[in-house]
Amino acid sequence: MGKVATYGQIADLAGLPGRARLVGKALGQVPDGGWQGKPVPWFRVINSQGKISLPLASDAFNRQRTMLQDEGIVVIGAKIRLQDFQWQPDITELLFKLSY
DNA sequence: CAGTTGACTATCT
DNA sequence: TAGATAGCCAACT
Repeated sequence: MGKVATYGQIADLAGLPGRARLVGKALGQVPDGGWQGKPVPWFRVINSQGKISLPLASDAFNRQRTMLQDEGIVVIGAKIRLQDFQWQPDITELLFKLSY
């Protein structure tokens, strides 16, 4: 089952507290192919209300909703139940990352 | 230099 | 649940 994260959550983990808007701007800049050869799963990021932060009618919106559903995430309209699908790293997972 | 503008959020009504 | 409001901050006008 896929999981999603909010802009604020990503900003915090990236050491940029309070800069959720920057995360959104950054993701918006990423070309289709990814960044420097690496794919970027920008579609797994949504806003704190659990909704896709794109115009309902846009191609980008439909693209994101499709990608999320492909990963098993239930999207109703633009909304996702964060209670069920928000990524919540546990203490063990975070501690292991310190060894890099 | 002053305003505007966002793939944002938290807090009130 | 939905709208208004006020912070946020880098990039543009």
